[in-house]
Amino acid sequence: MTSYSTSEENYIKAIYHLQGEEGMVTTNELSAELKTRPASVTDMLKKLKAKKLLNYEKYQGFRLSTEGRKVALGIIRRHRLWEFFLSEKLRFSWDEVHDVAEQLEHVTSKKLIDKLDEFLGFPRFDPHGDPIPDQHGKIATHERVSITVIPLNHSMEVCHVGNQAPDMLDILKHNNISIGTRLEVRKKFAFDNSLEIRIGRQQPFILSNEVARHIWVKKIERS
Amino acid sequence: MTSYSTSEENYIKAIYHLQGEEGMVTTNELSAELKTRPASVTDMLKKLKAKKLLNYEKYQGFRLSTEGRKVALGIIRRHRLWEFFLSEKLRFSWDEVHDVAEQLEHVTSKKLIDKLDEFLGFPRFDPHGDPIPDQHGKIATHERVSITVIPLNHSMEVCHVGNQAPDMLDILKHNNISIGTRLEVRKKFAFDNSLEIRIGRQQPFILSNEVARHIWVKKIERS
DNA sequence: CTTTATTTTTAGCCTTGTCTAAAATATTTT
DNA sequence: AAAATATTTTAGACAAGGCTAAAAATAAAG
Ligand SMILES: [Mn+2]
Ligand SMILES: [Mn+2]
Ligand SMILES: [Mn+2]
Ligand SMILES: [Mn+2]
Repeated sequence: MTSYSTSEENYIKAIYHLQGEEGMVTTNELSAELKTRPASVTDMLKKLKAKKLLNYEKYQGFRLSTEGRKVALGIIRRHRLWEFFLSEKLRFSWDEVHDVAEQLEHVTSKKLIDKLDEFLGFPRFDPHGDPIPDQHGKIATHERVSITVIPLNHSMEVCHVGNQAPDMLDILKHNNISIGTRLEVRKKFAFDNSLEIRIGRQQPFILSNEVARHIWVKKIERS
Repeated sequence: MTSYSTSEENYIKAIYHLQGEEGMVTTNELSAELKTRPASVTDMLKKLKAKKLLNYEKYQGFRLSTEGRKVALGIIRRHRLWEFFLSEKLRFSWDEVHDVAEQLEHVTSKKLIDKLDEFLGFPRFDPHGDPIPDQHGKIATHERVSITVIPLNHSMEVCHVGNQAPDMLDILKHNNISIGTRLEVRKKFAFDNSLEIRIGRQQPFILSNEVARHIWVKKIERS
């Protein structure tokens, strides 16, 4: 397959993150994101357009083409798999993984990435809770997930409780959990799949898997 | 610390491998090794000299300085740790690891490499049997000899292959030879210095001197 | 509907790392 | 020792990816 320079990849990834569902990205926005002068951005836009990765008309803004989006998802897949590896296997803390992953994401070997994915057990979310695209660029769009499957030490917001039996609500009340509560999973005990949970700076506590699997959370929307 | 470009690192590593214990490396040798024209090599030699990594005088050949050697060992450490990771954790076969490691070796993060080393259990040899320098650049040496010089009918363990060209690997694969294989030399043919080799109870086979001299073995460690 | 301000593009320059062709130096042969 | 050959360096060019300053296009004010 065709491959792209580190610089091209960084532009593609940044454009992907800036363009939402619709609407155009502007030269200045991208310039700010990449900390590169607007004139340099314009140069690269022309190159990416020539390579058919970008829909771009002078002065009119731009968005990735279908092909460009595909390339972006490949880069994001690599980035997030490496972040997961660093966090889960090398015990990096979740705020240290990003910078190293910025470098590792540019190592291109399909085999490397697919074997890494397998080695890691096909994780669906990176240490920040962002979804990891699969081999085909599919991303888990689950708005909410059970706390039994979220990564460790990442604060998330309770948005759903899948069982409203009185005994269940009793436990939730006792532990100060309600919709909107922000909590993180500190440890998973493989023996009985129980979880150690912490809310803010409070004393951590244990939830059995029976309870935990009914508690669903979503990413905290940051501004 | 100071860091170097991918290109600089590739030059430094190549020079390290070309310069033995003593004697000068020539521009043409390095040019051949890197598949780069001699004129380009001369340019880089000047840059490395300016950065005090190289002892170099026009027309007189060159060797790495003490600092240059230190940098080289760091690159080799990264390369071989990644090769070990690919082989041991991702189940790459030992002839697939090199090309990917060529890319990974240029990712610079001391923490990444030291954590990786720890995760892998501080391995001392890569999948080709080459020693992995430790944090301080120390390399373990095991006593090894080429199979062209070992006594007949003494089983020994393959611990190093001195040539990783694809054609070489093809022959090794065909004959089921890899690092760790135990074999013995049954006969030496004086006419062309070819050897008759036997692995365990398998059918013996012949290796030309061309091939055999790149295969190194050590005593079998028993415990 | 002009004038002004902002955004974007063009034009020209710089650095890194590569190349080819030609000149300089070193080595080998006669 | 001179000539022929091989090696190495210099000179000049180019592509990628960045920059500044100026021009062109668009958007916002008056
Ligand atoms: Mn990240
Ligand atoms: Mn990046
Ligand atoms: Mn290697
Ligand atoms: Mn390399």
